[in-house]
Amino acid sequence: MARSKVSISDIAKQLNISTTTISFILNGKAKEKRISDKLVARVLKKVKEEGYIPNMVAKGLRTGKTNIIGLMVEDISNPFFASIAKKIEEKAHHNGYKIVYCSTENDSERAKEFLTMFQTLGVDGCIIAPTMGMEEDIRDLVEKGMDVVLLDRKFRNMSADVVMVNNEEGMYNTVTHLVKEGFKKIAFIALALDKPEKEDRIIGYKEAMEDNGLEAHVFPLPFRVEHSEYVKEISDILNNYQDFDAMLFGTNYLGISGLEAIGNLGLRIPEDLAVVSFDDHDLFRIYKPGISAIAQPIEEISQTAIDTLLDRLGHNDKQKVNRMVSLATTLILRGSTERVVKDKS
Amino acid sequence: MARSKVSISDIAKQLNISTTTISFILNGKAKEKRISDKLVARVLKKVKEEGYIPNMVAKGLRTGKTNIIGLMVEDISNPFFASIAKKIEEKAHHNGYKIVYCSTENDSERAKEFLTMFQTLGVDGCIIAPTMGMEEDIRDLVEKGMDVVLLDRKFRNMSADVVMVNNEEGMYNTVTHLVKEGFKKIAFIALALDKPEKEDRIIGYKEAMEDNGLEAHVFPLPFRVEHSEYVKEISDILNNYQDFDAMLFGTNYLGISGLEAIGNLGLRIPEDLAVVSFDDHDLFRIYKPGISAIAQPIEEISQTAIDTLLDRLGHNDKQKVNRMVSLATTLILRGSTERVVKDKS
DNA sequence: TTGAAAGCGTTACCAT
DNA sequence: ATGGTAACGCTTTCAA
Repeated sequence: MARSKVSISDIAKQLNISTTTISFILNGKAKEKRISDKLVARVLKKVKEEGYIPNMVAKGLRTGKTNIIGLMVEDISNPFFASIAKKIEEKAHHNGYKIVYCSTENDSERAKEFLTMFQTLGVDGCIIAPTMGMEEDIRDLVEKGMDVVLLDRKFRNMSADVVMVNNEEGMYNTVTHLVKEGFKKIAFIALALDKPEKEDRIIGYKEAMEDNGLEAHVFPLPFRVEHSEYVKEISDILNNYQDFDAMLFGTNYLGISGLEAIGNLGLRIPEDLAVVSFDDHDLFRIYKPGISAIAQPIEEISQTAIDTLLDRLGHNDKQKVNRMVSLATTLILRGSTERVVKDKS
Repeated sequence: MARSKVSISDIAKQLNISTTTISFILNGKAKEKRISDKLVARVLKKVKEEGYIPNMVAKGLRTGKTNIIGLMVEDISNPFFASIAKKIEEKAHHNGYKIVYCSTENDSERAKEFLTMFQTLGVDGCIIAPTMGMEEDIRDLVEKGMDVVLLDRKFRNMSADVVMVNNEEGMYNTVTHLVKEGFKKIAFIALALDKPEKEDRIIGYKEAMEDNGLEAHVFPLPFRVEHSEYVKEISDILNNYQDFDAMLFGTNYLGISGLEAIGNLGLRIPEDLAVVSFDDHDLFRIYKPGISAIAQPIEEISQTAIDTLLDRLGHNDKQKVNRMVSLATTLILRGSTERVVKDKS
C-alpha cells in the first residue's frame, strides 16, 4: 500500500498539540469541544500543507466501521446489474461509502466465499441479489448483526430489508396483453434457478394463461455460462414446436439469445412470432422491429436499496421493523408484439 | 459493521495458548516455526468450531496491506467496462484481492476525489482508465509509491504500467477496408475528450483518409451524459451532410446513438450508409444487418492489466522496468459494411 | 516449540 | 479548551 507518510501524530508533533485535538477538529467536533477558532485554523492549514490523508484502516479498526458496502449480484457485466451497480455506487459515494462488488455467477459456493469476504473485510452492510442455496448463510450473517438488503428475492422470517419487483404481476399483465392482441400459442423461455413452481415469473405466466383458458408452455432453462448454449437450446425449441405465435423470455440475456436464434432460423418478428423479454436493453429499443420488454425500474430499485441500507447504517435502530418494498414493472410495447393478420396464402 | 464476536485472542484464551502461535498457524507458518502437528490440529478445530473469521482491518493496519485494488473507469455500466470489471474482479478474487470501483463520468473532479479515496482506503494498487486532467494527480500517487496500471492512455515519464489498445492502427485499417470496398465519403463521429489532434482514433482515421487521397470529415463530440443528446447531434450531422456513404463511430455508445439516429431518419444500412463502430456490443452482432465493429480484446486487456498489477504487488520489485503493452483490435465485418451498388434510377 | 509485548493510526474516555 | 492514554485485532521481533 502506498502509505501516506504523514499521520495524525506527525501533525501533532509539529504543532506541539495532541492527537486528540486534531482528531476532534478533523471530525467536526471542534465546536462541540470548544476548540479555539485560531487553533482550528492552524491545524487545518498544517493538514493541508502536509497533504495529510486519514487512514481509514486505522479508523476502521478503532471505530468498527469501514464505510464499505458489499454488493453481490449475479453478474456485474449484465447491463441490468451494471446499471444498478453504478447507481448504487454513485449514491454510496455521495454518502461517504465505497462499494466492493462481486458476481456470484449463480454459484452458491462462490457466493458463500463472498459472504465470508464481506465479514473479514468488515463491510458495514451489504446489498445482495441472492442465489439459490444462500438462505442459511445470509441468515447467519443477519444474526451476526450485519445489515442486509436483499434484491429481488425474499426469505421467510429473515430480518433483512427487501427490494422486490413484482415479477408475477409483470408477467401476468404481459400475457394478458398478448392474449388481448390475439396471440394464443404463447411460449415462455424461463430462467429457472429455483423450482419452476417457485419462480414468480413462471407463476405469473401460468396463472395468466390459465385465466385465459390457454395452455401453458414453459421451457425452464438452467443457468448457462455460455450464451451460445442458450441460442442452441432456444433454436431447438423453435424447431420442435413450430406453431407458437408468441414467445416470452425471462431475462434480457435469454431475450438476446432468443433474437439470435430467431434470426438464424429466418423467422420474422412479429409476423411469424411475437416477442417480449423481461428486462429492457438498448438492443430491444433499437432492434428492428423494436422488442417489447417488461422493464424493471432500475432507478427505483437502486435508489430504494441504497437508501434503505444507508438509513439503517445511519440510525443504528435495530428495533425498526423491516421494510419490504415491491416495485412495479412497466410493459414497454414495441413493434415485436404488434398483431399482424397472417395472409394464409 | 457486523463484527464477528470471536477474535484471535478469544481462541487463544480458550486453548490456553498465545495469540502468536495461532497467528503463525493461521498464516501457514506452522511448519516454519515448527509448531507441533497436534497443536495445529487443535487450533484449526477450535477455529472452525468458533467460526472465527480474521479481521482484515486489523490485519491491514498491522501489515500495511489491505488486499484491496481500486478500479477506476469511465462508466461501470458501459458493457465494455463492465466486462473488464468482471474479468478483473474474477482474477483478483482468485488471488485474494477485492475490488472497489468507481465511475469517473469523465469528470476530473470526481476522479480526483476517487484517487484520494483510494489512498485513505489504503488500496494496495489500482487500475485506472484515466480521464483528461488527471495526469498530475496520478503522477503524485505513483510518486507516493502506489502501484498503478493505466488503461488505454499513457503519460510521458510516468513509472506506471500501461495496457493500451492500438486505436490508431485499428482505425487506420478500418478506413482502409472501407475504401477498398468502394466507400469514399466516410465520416467519423468521434468522442473527443482531449484535443482532436491527440486522439489516436482520430489520428488513425485522418491518416488513412489522407493516404487514400480522401477528404477527412471528423465530428468530434464532447462527452454527454444523456445519450439522447448524441442522437440529436448525430441526426443533425446526417441532415446537414447528406452525401456520406459511410459513417464511423468512435465508441459503442456513439454507435448505438448513431443507429437510433439513422433509424429515425429512415436511412437504410448499408444501402444509404455503411456503418462501423468502435467496441463490439451485443447489439451490433444481432442488429439487422449486423453492424461491423472494431473490437477491443476485452479478455486480454483485463488479463494483462490485473496480471501486471498482481505481479507488481507480489514481488515488491520497484526496480523492474515499466511495462507498456499494446494490444491489437479486431475488425469484425458484418452486413453494415457490405458494398451495395446503388441503383441510380 | 511457544509466548510476551510492541506497534500499526485512529478514536474516545477520562482528566485537567 | 486541550491532552494522556488505552484500546481496536492483528503480526512480528525477540526471548525463552
